Amino acid sequence: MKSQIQKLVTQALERIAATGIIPEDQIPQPVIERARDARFGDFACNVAMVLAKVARTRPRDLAEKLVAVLPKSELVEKVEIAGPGFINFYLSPTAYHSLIPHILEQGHDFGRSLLGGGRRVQVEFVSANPTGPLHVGHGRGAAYGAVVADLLQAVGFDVHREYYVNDAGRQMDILATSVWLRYLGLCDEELSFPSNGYRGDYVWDIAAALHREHGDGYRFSAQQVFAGLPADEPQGGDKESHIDALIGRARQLLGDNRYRFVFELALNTILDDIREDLELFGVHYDEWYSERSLTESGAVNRALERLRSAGHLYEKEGALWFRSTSFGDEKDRVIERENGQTTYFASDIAYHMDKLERGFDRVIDVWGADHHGYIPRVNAALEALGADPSKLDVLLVQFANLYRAGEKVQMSTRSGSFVTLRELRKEVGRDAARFFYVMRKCEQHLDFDLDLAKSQSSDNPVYYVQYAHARISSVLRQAAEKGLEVESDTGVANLGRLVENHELALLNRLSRYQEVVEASALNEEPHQLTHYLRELANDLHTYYNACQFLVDDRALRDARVKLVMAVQQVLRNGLNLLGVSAPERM
RNA sequence: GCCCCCGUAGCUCAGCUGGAUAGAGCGCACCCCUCCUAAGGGUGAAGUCACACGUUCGAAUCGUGUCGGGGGCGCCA
Repeated sequence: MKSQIQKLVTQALERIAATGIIPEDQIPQPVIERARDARFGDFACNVAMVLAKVARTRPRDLAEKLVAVLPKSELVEKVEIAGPGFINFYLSPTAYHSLIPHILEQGHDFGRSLLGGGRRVQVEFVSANPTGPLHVGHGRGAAYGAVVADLLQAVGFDVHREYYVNDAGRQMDILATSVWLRYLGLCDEELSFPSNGYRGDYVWDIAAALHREHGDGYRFSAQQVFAGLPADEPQGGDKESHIDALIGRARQLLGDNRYRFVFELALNTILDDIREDLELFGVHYDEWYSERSLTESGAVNRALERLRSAGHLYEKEGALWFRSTSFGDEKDRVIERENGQTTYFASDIAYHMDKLERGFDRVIDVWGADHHGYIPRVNAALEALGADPSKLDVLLVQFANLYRAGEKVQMSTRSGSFVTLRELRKEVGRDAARFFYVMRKCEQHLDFDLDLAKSQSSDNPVYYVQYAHARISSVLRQAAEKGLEVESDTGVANLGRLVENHELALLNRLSRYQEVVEASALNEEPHQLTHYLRELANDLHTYYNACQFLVDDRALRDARVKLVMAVQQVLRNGLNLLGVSAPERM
């Protein structure tokens, strides 16, 4: 609709330009906006105000000239000039009525478009270390990333969803060692657990699996394990060197094969758990990309070589540094540690290089807000490698706080007593969790009210929207029970009967759906869609209360049924994009 | 010290990338079931858009500064 209005205005502008009032080479793309208020019609155009200066006339005078040459259209009922020089368009009821058959024909595809032109976009999200189960913070990134990906796909981008698996590096070694120490505990060895180790229950579970499978085959005495190690922090030592030494000891005592086994067991157990968790959350990936594969394929070395030959690396204090300050970072970064191990950053350089080499037109990373300091160095690396950093878009997701009975739920990773995504899903259900997570824009702190998410009342936006959908199903069931035929075309033929304010409000709302999906997608703002659905549900409930749908007047009844069927289709499409179910009954 | 995010109704937040009298939900105060789900609907009160300058026809929106809140700044990932 918007584009059709835009066409009319452009034609008018061309006609005006032909008379020399405005220069022909300065015809702008007129901006058509939704009227903020129904009294200003349906659409408004401010082009007269924008061009007043160039045309050297007052905005209102220019507006009048434009309106005088505006082509006639069936869509437009009347045009008015208002305020400082707005041109307001009032659409004819027909323009709206024709929307209903359009929605019903398009069905699931209504709202989708080809805006993206098939350009390839990668969305990488969650990518939590496989060192423990996903918690509620990851949940927000999961819901947000999944919806952004689905929205982009809906508007015509070719979307690739990816999870970057940090299956290499020191944190994984700490996990493997933690599992092994718990295993020793199960073997009745008395030992003090390192302060830097992973202490969640899941570590015990993996240890138990190891014990079931191998009995005492991996057992060493606590004495052997701890002999000669630097002290842990509580004993006045350094926790980092303590844990590093413990890792070394585990490798040495177990030998390569057995160490590898523990490592893989821990990794695979947790990764399987994460996969299942996300699957049950309705979050699907096209690819799980292994960090380790970057090292194994030589991609990390290749990236480092490229940086080295371009002269961006130097050695200092035994470590290898990347001169990221040359590209706007605030300090240089270590790429290879003194002990010869490459850092996470080194892998990340190779990874992002690889992303761009895979030919994506655009790469989106969804990160937790705590990683924001990381952006300049990744951009620096891309630039140093001669890649285009503008292709990379990092979306930072702020943390979510849970509230129960008005109290903030305390979460602590260190004690291992955090709330997992799985627990959240069990408590409030997948639908509510998915919806609540994306109700706020990502850079906004999210207060997640558990009680509200669980409540079955109109206060709960998810239920409110789902209920609108179910309510329409209920009406259709009623119609069937009464033996009323609603699938025929009489409804479409009689759409002119829809003249009530509530009906016009609904039609107007429906006409905005596509614009909302596009804006949500292009701005990466799923919350726009949640707000829209709530408003649409509200319009429906209001209408339901004010008007009986299944009236005796056949023509009117059929028209109303068609209208609510269209509403139901849009509710379903919107919920589907959010990963929320659209129930037939509640 | 430097960097990022936020500041709009009592509370939680929108405000469509600069438009017309700043909007929702909750909460509060009233009201509404002979009716397809009251798991609902309606009416009302409620605002110095943190503050100050600037940009222009026009600023909650853009810029600069100040104040306030949150988060981040490792040879961790």
